[in-house]
Amino acid sequence: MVTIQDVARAAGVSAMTVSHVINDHPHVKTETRARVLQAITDLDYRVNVAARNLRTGRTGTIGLAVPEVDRPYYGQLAAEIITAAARHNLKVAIEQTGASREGELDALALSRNRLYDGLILSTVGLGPADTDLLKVDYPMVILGERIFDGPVDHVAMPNVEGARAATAHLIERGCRRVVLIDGGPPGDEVDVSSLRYDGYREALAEAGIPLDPRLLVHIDGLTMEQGAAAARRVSESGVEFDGAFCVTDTVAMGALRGFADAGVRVPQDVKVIGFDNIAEGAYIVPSLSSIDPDHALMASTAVRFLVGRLAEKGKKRQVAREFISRFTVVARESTGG
Amino acid sequence: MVTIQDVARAAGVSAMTVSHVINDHPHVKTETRARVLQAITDLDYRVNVAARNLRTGRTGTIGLAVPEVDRPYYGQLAAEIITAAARHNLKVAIEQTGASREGELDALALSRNRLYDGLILSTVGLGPADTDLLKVDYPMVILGERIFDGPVDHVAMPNVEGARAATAHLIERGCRRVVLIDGGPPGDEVDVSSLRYDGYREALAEAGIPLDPRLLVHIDGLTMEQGAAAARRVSESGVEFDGAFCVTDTVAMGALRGFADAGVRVPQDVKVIGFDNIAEGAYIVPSLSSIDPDHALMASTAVRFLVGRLAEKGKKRQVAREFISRFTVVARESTGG
DNA sequence: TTGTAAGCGTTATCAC
DNA sequence: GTGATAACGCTTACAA
Repeated sequence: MVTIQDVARAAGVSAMTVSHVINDHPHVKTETRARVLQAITDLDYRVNVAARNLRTGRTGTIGLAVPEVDRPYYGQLAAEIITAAARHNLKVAIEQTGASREGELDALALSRNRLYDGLILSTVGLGPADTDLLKVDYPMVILGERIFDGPVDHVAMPNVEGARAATAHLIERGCRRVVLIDGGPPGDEVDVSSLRYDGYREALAEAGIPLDPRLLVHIDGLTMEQGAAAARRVSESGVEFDGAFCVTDTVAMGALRGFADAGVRVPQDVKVIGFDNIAEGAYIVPSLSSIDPDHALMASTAVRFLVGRLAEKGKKRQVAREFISRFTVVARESTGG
Repeated sequence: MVTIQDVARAAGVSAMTVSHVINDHPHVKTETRARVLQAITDLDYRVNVAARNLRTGRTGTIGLAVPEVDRPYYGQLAAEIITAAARHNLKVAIEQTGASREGELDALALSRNRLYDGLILSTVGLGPADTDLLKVDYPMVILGERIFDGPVDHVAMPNVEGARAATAHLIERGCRRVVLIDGGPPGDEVDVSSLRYDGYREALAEAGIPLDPRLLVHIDGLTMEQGAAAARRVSESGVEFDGAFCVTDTVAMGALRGFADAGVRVPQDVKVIGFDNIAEGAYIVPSLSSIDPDHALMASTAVRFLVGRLAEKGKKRQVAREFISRFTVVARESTGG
């Protein structure tokens, strides 16, 4: 392994001078710099990041903890974050939490191992009750649901507003009996499902449509499989409906399949809208209407918040910031174009 | 920051004893161990991975370089690899190469920074000409196309055989004029497209069907967008066809949209099959027939190869191994069920 | 069974 | 402009 000492010897300087060159410090004679760079090239020297990290406390890598990388939404989010982080010369290591509270706590603990300079945590399992656990001593940004009065920076989706707009969009298109396929009965957790359920309720109330509990379909996990099963179930239940708001696009893709299985036509018999605007939605048949929360903006904001924290170092810490993304309604074939 | 010294002081032992406890070394009195563990809990001590890494040369993290994490295929592959790596107590850091030769070379170089113990590189841009570049001095496994006589371990898909089976499946279902949507004219690179083109040709030859160049549709990138455009193009070209083999499922999903746009019905007018068996394929309408290369097996094999290399340390290096995965044809609605 | 000493490769500090 | 020294937190080798 080639070390900084080897380079120094080859260039006829001290290790410190090599270090100065590597780190772009001023006050190095142009000629010396050239000699050092030449030696670095000749020997194919690479800095040992671990050693640098030990000395500086920085790794140049941030952690990104998401429920599952194979769900399109998180894959697309991860890609955006990698892109945004690269602009700050940061690398991203992705952790999977398995969408569980335990997995998210693990991610919190792991980052204490100082492998990463900071952590972007996409929560689904942690709730307001876990506020204390978020008081970590390293830079962190929460990406996801709103945690009331959380002590950390927070980038959230416009969940309630987006869900209200999605439901209102269905109503505008003539739906009066809108099924909600979501992740379970509202509990005390502030999770995606209950927030989006709030939006759904608000939109119905605004339109003067009474909420019919038989139109609330709860599923166990936000997967295509569960979405498909839910759509089949409601189709065979005998309950009348003419619209469906699915809590995520992944669930909606499953629901489209479930309706097809049940012989229910989209959008003629039922209009369907999801939430997230994943890339696949524009290509499936029928293409999927959705709420687009501007992932790129969320990703770049999360990274910007984290970079801000990284820079705080000695200075006193700023108060926790919150950013709620904007959204647009994307009308496609599944709601009639 | 709590260090091993702090723990030692609190437990009334030396740092070495703490180290022994942390690393599960035997020869520590039960009572001493308990005292140390108590101190660790009390102080909320975490090992500094960078320091350990500097000393041991191990990080406990492997790198995974894939073209793009937001393509379903790679997302699902990454999830499998994370799962397989976790069984060996290894974490996975994901890099994006952007599907370019440069990006892949960057990934190769980055791992020299010793951030990772080893690298799983999913190649699409590197070819046999780059064999020399793969002679790196750290554990590496190539995941993807076959690189002739490569000097590294290699886990490959059954590209030619799978493509042949996919095409044969269309022929079995009655297709005689099978469109191939692939990534470009076969060059000297051994890439997915040219390998799968070989399989396509073989299947046609076996069935005694002459190859019609007008049925070869080349696209610029293996995306849904390109797939959709290709399907529209061939539909409007006036060329007759009754089947389509798309080089990946992502391209096939795009093609399904393109055919729908052009008023071509699947599977009545054209039967469509992809390659990769991504999860979405089972849910879209019509569901997508595909070649399943057993991702889980590929992922676990890649990790196993890498773990084997990690263990080599002092011993002499074994010869490079090669594993070609098996495959199955998954017949769904897009080829008539 | 526990502890001492040394060093992994780098950089902050400060002297020259 | 350049370099000597020490230190980051940990573990290997060996001593007690």
